[in-house]
Amino acid sequence: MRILLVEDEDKLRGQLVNALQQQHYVVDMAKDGEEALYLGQEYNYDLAIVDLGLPKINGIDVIKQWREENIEFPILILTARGNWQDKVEGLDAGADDYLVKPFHLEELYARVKALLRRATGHAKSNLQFGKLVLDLSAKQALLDNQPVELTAYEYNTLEYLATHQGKAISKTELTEHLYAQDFDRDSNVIEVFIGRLRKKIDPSGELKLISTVRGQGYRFNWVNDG
Amino acid sequence: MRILLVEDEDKLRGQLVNALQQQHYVVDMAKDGEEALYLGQEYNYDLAIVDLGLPKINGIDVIKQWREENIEFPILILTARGNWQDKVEGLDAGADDYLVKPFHLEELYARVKALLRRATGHAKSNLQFGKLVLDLSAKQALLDNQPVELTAYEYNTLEYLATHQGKAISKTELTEHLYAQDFDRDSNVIEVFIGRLRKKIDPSGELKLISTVRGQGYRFNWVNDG
DNA sequence: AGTTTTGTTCAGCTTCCGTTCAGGTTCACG
DNA sequence: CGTGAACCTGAACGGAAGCTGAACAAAACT
Repeated sequence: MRILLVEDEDKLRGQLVNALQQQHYVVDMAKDGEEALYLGQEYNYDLAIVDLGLPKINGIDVIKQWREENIEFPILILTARGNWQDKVEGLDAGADDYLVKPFHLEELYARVKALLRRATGHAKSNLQFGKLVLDLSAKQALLDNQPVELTAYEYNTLEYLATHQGKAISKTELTEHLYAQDFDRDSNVIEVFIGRLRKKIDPSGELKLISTVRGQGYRFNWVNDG
Repeated sequence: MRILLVEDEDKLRGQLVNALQQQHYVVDMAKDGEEALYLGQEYNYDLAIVDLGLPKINGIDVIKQWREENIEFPILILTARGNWQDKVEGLDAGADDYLVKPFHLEELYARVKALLRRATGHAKSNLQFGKLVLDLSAKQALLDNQPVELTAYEYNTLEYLATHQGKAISKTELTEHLYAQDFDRDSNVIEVFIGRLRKKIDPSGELKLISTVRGQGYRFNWVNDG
């Protein structure tokens, strides 16, 4: 899951980036409205968190602009305690939810999760694939009800594939969602992760949950029983 | 455990804060309804103690407002002796218990404990994890029926983890529940507490009650036998 | 005052995981 | 078949996250 964070205060921005990364989100950041506008146009984020008081271009205007261009990701706005009326304007402009500063990190996590869930259309936070269960809220995989020890990147890779089941996902798309900004890497990280994942979530090799589509990427296979 | 105390009389408020802190609770305070409303909306308290006679916004209205917004923490209301009918209104508005002023501190402690216990879903005040028993009301841990000498912070850390067993708790979440105000983010206090805790509650290292989840925090492990 | 207990910081150590690399395997073409 | 590209995999490295003993600071107690 990739998040764009737009916040001009250096200290707060740093804290939020840390916090979000700790929750295993991939975070890009922008310091002013101009940068935010551009990044939002160029990259396909899963969520944007926007502080309304911004230099150069106002947060409200950034949001309006995005929405005019049919950029769809959910937007969570941050407002200072005093000017709460901003939030109304923000919601009108096309934001999806708001948070008044200062806030507890848990509160932020909750809203972020809710928005992402709503957007990806998974009402419940558990995905079941036979023996394998993905607990999206605990960020944990279970095999035969036993927790599988996945590292952060392994889990994220699995989650992305599983939430796009049936579709072939290119290695480029995977890297873009796993890493922030610059990834001009010719490396085989993804192949390694997939290899380790396969071993861990299907040791006997019977399920074949992740299949290789040569030249195109990987696909998570599961037949949805209606 | 973090408590919001709403009381407009300076003297009483000071006394109560002291008393509660002495019981190792983390206490935030509000002097009027407006502040109370805001704090309750923004922070995730474990309990609120609300005096009904408040400036700016009446205590009853604060409670109603919170409950409308699905803010769930238990609420204990304080009423003056004369107007006991307030208490009915308060309970209707969504409070969980009441106390008539003046009261003995012991009585307050008892209600607070009871409400916190009820809220965390532990019918009885003892949690048993094999050899280790947590006595929530005595705020004490027992190992093989022998009391374990835990300091206040050690105990609180343990209690928070144990009452959220199975879930990974980040260091940030822990600090937020252990400390009232802003905290220094780059410090390893939590790691130290965890280290000391592990030594004390599981000297032989066989139980592995507290496991670390790299990048996510710590998790208290216990298999609930139905 | 002094003493003890508790909380916090620091530095060095250990463990783990993301990354790389090298060599092997499979597959799609001819 | 043969060849090259795409993919797999085991091993190793290095840096970051976490652990820990000890020193220091602050509080609580006498």
